[in-house]
Amino acid sequence: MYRSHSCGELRASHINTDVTLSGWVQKSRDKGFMIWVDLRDRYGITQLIFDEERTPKSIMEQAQKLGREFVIQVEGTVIERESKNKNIPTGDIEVLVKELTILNESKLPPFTIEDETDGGEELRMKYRYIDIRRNPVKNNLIFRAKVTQEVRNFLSNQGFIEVETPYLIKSTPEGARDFVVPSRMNEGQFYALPQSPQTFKQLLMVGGMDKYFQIVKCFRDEDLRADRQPEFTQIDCEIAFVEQEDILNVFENLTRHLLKEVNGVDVEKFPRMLYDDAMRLYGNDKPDIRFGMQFGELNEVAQHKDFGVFNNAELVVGIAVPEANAYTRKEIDKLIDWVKRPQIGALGMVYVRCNEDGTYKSSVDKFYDQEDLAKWAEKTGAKAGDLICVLSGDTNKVRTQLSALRMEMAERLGLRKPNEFAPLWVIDFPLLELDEETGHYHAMHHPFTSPKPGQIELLDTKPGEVKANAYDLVLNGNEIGGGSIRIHDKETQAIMLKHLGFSEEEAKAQFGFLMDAFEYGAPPHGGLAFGLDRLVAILGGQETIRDFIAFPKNNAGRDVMIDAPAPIDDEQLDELNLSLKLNL
RNA sequence: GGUCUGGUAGUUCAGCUGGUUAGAAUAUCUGCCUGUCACGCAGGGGGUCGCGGGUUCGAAUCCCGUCCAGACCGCCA
Repeated sequence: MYRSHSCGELRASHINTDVTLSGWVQKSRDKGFMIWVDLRDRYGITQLIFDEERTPKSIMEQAQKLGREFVIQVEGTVIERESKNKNIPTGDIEVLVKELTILNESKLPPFTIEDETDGGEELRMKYRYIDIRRNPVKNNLIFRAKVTQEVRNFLSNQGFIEVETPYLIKSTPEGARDFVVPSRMNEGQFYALPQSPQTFKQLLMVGGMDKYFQIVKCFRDEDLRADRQPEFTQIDCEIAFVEQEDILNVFENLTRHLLKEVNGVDVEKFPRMLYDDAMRLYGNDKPDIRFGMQFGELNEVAQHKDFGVFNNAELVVGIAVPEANAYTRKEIDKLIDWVKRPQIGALGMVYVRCNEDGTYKSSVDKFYDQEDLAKWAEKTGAKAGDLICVLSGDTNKVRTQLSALRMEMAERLGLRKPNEFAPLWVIDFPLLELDEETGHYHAMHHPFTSPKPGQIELLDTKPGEVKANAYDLVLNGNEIGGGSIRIHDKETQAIMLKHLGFSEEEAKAQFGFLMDAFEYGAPPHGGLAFGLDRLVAILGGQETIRDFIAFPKNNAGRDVMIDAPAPIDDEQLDELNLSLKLNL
């Protein structure tokens, strides 16, 4: 038996009992006459004591040689500490060691195993197995397990069946780049790893599994971000015989369940916002509504006044930044530089100081009088002490820019509180989105999303205006889930694919299996998928999903621990009938 | 594909308007220490200043290239 107790559970009530503990040496404090060793495992830290009066000399000598992260086993007696440590749960006791076994030695770890480690990101990733011993990482993984457990509890109780779908599937031209896997038995052919189990879950609906879910890995070969990994986990769900309202209710309840069970937070009914309103009021389809700063459109009150920049703009729009009138001229200039950075791309920024005495001072006083500026304040909801920031230009661009400014200011003002949760449904997304480079429309959600009833005829005339039965669940400015009511008849699916630029042959080759299935009694259905990594991170009050993934990839999609990806042998290439065409 | 930031001791960083022997903290090692728990005290070891080239009497410092890491834009149905 390696252990009778964990390192986190011994209390004063255990005094005088004999115990066996195993764990890692966190730290050893050698006073000569006495050695204390902090023994650590997943559950906590227990102090071991060796002293020259009570401990045999041979064990004392062995204890002196213990290094950090040695794995040891001890047998001893729980005794009361002479000086207690109120900072840890086991601080009333210590274990007087009678037997010491070194189970495994350890090289000196490259960074400290502390909550605030001295290790940098790259080093921690390279030695992730050591990093996982640290509380912050360990607790994040435990937290993630708690979330997935609660997801399974909730959905199972609601009658959902967890079904696994294949990872080796077929590449499709829509959407993100696929990761591909060569097939040895089918020369020159490739599987693709799923970007999502979308078509399979729809086929499960045709198969009568009317409530399905799966916690499933998905793969997208696109560039990474702090909140984006090439392989990530979705809570993928689908239900048959539902309308949008049913879906929103089920998954609102799931989200509420998680907030309650995991965070202990009660949330009212989630507000719903039209996509068009989200864009108009927040410049963003995933607005953070924990704070205000709604957009005020100023075309009416700011145009036709001799200020050419605004007169020529498609949209003039501003936000009132609370209490930012305190900014100095220099700080405002820095803010203007900030919006002019290439990442934001604004050409400039007009500002209005809202003074405490009710007067206004703007960077465009030459063109606007106090009465004009008062109208700006009204449109943006500015109060005395606020700073109105105004951008202008092409509607889509300027909304994106002002949205970035809004988020930045909220961040600076501390308005994005991690322990505050503001979920939101964004509904009625457009069905199609114009690709400005190619001039073609592509599916905003995916090609299986159904248009709003009665709008299918619009596809021919005004494709950009067709609304979809599609919805996103937004939490604190992050898209944590999205879904739609699907197309479930062959004709509509064919029309949709035609509008996405598929020829009849291409549509049959790519999605024939799905449209065939629709001819054999496909029920109306719809669903939603949560991004689990992101959901867990946000529930955990953080934005970097890497900290909630046991073995994440770096910025360049590399696993620096196992050093993947890596070249393969010529033999392997031969077996696959592949040859590399590299410009080395 | 692009923009920005960084790379100096095991680690985290300072030094960077060129100029003695490249520092601090921490980790580590040795000794001391009769209740430590961020133990304390004294001492020691530890450096290809990412790599390559250039400018210069002289480069961690300036210039060019390159590699690596991080953040962001594009991209991510």
